[in-house]
Amino acid sequence: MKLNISTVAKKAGVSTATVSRVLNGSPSVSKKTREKVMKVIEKLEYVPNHVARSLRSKKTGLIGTIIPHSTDYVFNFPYFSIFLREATKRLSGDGYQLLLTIEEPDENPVEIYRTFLDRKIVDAFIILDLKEKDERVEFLKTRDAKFVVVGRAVNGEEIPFIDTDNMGGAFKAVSYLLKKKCRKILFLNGPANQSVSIWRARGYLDAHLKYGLEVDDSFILNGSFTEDSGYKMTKSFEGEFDAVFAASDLMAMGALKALKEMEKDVPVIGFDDIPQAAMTSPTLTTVRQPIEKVGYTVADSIIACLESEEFPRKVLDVELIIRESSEVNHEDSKKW
Amino acid sequence: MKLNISTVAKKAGVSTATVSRVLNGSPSVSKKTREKVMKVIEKLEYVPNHVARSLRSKKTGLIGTIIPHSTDYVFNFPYFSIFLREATKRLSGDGYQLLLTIEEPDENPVEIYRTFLDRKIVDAFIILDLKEKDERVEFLKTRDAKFVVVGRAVNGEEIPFIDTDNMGGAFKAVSYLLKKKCRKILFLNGPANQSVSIWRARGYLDAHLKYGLEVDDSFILNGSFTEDSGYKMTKSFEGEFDAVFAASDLMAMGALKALKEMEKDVPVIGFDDIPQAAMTSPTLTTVRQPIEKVGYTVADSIIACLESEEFPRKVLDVELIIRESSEVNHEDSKKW
DNA sequence: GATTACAATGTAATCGATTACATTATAGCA
DNA sequence: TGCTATAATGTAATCGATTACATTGTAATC
Repeated sequence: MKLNISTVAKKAGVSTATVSRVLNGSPSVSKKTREKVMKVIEKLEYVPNHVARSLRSKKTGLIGTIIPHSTDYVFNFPYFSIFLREATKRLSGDGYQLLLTIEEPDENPVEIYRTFLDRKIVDAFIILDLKEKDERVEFLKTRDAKFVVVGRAVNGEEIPFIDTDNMGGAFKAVSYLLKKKCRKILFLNGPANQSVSIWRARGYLDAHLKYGLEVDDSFILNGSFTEDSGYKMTKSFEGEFDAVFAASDLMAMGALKALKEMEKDVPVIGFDDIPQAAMTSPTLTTVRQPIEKVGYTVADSIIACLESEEFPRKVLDVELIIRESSEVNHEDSKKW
Repeated sequence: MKLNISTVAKKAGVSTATVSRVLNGSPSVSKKTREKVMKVIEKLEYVPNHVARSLRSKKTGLIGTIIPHSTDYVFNFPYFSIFLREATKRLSGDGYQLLLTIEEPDENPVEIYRTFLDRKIVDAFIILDLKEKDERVEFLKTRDAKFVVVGRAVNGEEIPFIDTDNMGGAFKAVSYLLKKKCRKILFLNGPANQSVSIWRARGYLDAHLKYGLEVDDSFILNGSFTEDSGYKMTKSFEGEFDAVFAASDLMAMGALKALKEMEKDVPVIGFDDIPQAAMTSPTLTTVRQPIEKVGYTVADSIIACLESEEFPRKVLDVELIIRESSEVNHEDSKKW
């Protein structure tokens, strides 16, 4: 009835210690007993109880990832599932599991981190959607918890992070437009308080600086990363512009839709390179983020953090993918 | 340094048993000791170790939800985040947590369920995307595991489930179109092997039956629930049709886009009633699913299942929301 | 005051693994 | 053969809670 390590031990005529050693591949077990024990384990289909192991080892093997519910972003972001897939793959290779949870509505975001820490439910956290001043990070630091942030602090704060080169990406995209003689580039940026938005804005500014150009702040708009937001910001912008740089492909797609309705024909560049970007018409010029690599690297860093006390800090390269949408005029490039 | 139940017990001058009783609200503790112990607990900021509790109680409080990675559906489905939010809210009210994980790529989907069961990581499962013949369900039944399915078996099999009235919804939508004298209704259905698709197809057939009409099977197409799929199926359909019924709002939006390009003007009805449905042009007539209620009810059922051995089986009502897209012709109703 | 009933608390086993330390078996060598 | 070094295994404590059972305290009753 009860199937635990001592059931196996009895059946194999050894002590629980020996069974445990076999399970954990200890070298100090003779080949003969190892085989004898393995046979019993297989016959009984015994699998060690994870909870008991966790209690003893003080490690649950769970990596907490709390999805901020304030933002639709994560779930509407086609990349997120790819990120999760790659992270999951890497983690499970080392016996870890992702514990995904949604922030509780109507509750201070920090509370769920506190709960998970206090009750020792997870070994570490992955922090998504880093804010400019992030109370989750503050909290985890005061508690000496292990975590890796997807994103990069804007104030040079020392936290373990993985990020793509958002600033560099924006720089490349905007430079490309400036080189094409665009001088009034509408920048549809993400939420103002997210670090990713700030890095991209820096890239936007830097590119202008390189060309010795002043930046008119009114060209930088803050919205959410959705198609709808891109559409609305473009449509409602009052003033002339001769190019659009959007902080996500979804936004860029919204901008294209708006431009079409406005019968305006200017270059558009997006960010991400989601699968759809190559399939829209016109196809979308965009800054490709290595999302698989982000997923893998975050998982890898978490493991490194847990098993060898490393302090990961990595910025992954991005690439400007030139397609039709940045080449005026769109009408030429494709039947609409 | 070490902060556990016996630290508290010592500090309060009682036994661990008494502290445990206080923690669990046992009535057999005098008011005086209760207060004394509470004071120490608060002062030390003691929180019971979840893993130790799990070991003793044989319950982890985690509800496993494994997201099938084969399908983009879940993550592109704007409803999913709402479902998760409501389920999370209900579960956490009773001290449970959702353990969301992605199916491992390149692995038999059953394996992750086996792992979670063998290692006793979760107390129960929520099964998404029920298939016509679902090996996950088969497996969990042989293992006597607790689970609730979102969806409804098509063969009358006795499993605990929560579903919306997919058949009724399709019936209402198709009846509405038939009443408008549509006789060649293109049905953009979901994947053929999913139970939800089968139920909706039954509704489509039943509505025709009510009107004494034969059904031409070539009008029922199987695709995925994405906008792209709806677009492509509509565009590539060879033959006449005078209405479109889509199995998701995203598909319906794709169909509208295709129809516009084809300069064809027929009624379109979707399924779900996602937030965008009211904001497209034309606004989308659709079958509203009570997604919040689904989330809440699934969570509720899981808890009932765990705590009182109930066997939940519920079908939630859906409602046909009439907007512009079903009223020919679209052109009249709104500026495109 | 003695007896009884029940309330309050404590003791120690238990959940299922891991592991420091103790013990026994085996091999190597004089 | 006897002794030592080391390999192999066992014993029992431990992780941090819960709880059956034992014990003690208190109040009510005769």
